[in-house]
Amino acid sequence: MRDAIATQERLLLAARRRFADQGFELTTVREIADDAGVNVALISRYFGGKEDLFARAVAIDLQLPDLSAVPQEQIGARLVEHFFRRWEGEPADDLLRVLVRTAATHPAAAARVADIFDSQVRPLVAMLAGDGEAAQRASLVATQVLGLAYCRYVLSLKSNELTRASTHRMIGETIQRYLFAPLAA
Amino acid sequence: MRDAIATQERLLLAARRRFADQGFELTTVREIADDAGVNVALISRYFGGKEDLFARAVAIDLQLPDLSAVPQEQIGARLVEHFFRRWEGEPADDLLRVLVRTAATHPAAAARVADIFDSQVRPLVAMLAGDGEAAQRASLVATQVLGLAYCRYVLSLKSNELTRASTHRMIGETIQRYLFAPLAA
DNA sequence: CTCATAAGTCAACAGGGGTTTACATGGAGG
DNA sequence: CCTCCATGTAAACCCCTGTTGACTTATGAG
Repeated sequence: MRDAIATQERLLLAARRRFADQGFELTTVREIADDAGVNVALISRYFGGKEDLFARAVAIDLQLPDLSAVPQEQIGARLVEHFFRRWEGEPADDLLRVLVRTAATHPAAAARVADIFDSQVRPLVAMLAGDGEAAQRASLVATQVLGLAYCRYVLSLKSNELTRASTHRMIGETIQRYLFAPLAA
Repeated sequence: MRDAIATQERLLLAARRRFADQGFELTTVREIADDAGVNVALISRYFGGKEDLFARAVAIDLQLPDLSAVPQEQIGARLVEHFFRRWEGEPADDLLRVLVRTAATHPAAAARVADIFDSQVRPLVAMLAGDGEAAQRASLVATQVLGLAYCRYVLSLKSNELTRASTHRMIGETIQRYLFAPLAA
């Protein structure tokens, strides 16, 4: 019954959900504790405080797929597919939504996004498209992928719900261009 | 010296700056009042409260350019150019930044973005590309433009600062595709 | 069974936030 | 010059939030 580790995990889960839905500032530690079914004071006890709980909640790995066996001309489509699965997977995965939403106002989350970009996205792009232009190509990819996430999962602009297949295709082609098309000034 | 209208405008200006930099929740009415050089109580007196001041601060017009005389093949580039000017204009125009940042957590701002999308972006796209697929094409454009804004002006990911010319070009081509390329499922 | 300790609870505190109320002040019309 | 009202000020109010410290309860080892 009394399991400290399980309690911490319930708190982390509830925290991610709340932060993903409401952002950092609007979420109160009492809400999180109630969702988790535990006492508020345990947040301070186990994590140090709200900030520390948040830091733990956004320590996220993109889990980028292995693309070594994918033909080059399919990579864009494959990446988009991967992200849609990540965003809409069952059970609903708040891991990325919490980042995109909170990064808008919380410096730690913004720093985490920049960090993920540097340590996960850019190396992958460098491997795919060569070192020289990797940073810029990765930036372009980031604008499109984060923009998609922002519109769909933060703002909930549902205007294109019906035609996800062609959204897939159009955005996959964009990623493909950002990765491999010439960048001529 | 005592000019109620001028005071309200100073408050609105200060509010937009603060909201654009910090978002809604982290901004205090005392900060805004101090920036404007007026007393805090005047915010409640003139606007009703912080929420109402915010609503006034985000009542924004995109001022989309007239594209009737622009050759079709240049429209994407022209739109990107327009947005860069809007974002980086002198004096710094917080009008759009405040929306993209605050929409992440504040329902009123998110609603305003959706409203701008419906009343300004979609009609323009419909005019350019025909009514049938306007909604979906406009959504695609929104993901790319908002993503660019989010990365550059909210997160301040500066990785591509050096090569703005080709960023312009690459993203312009994307917009062009989203507007005119076939959407085949 | 006992009891030491980890796990969890409770209530209070301190700070900051938006808002309101009562008061002061300046400037135009009589 | 005086008066009245819009403009601006100062201080208090009240609620909410994160945090803390003292207290209680369960659990497992001896």
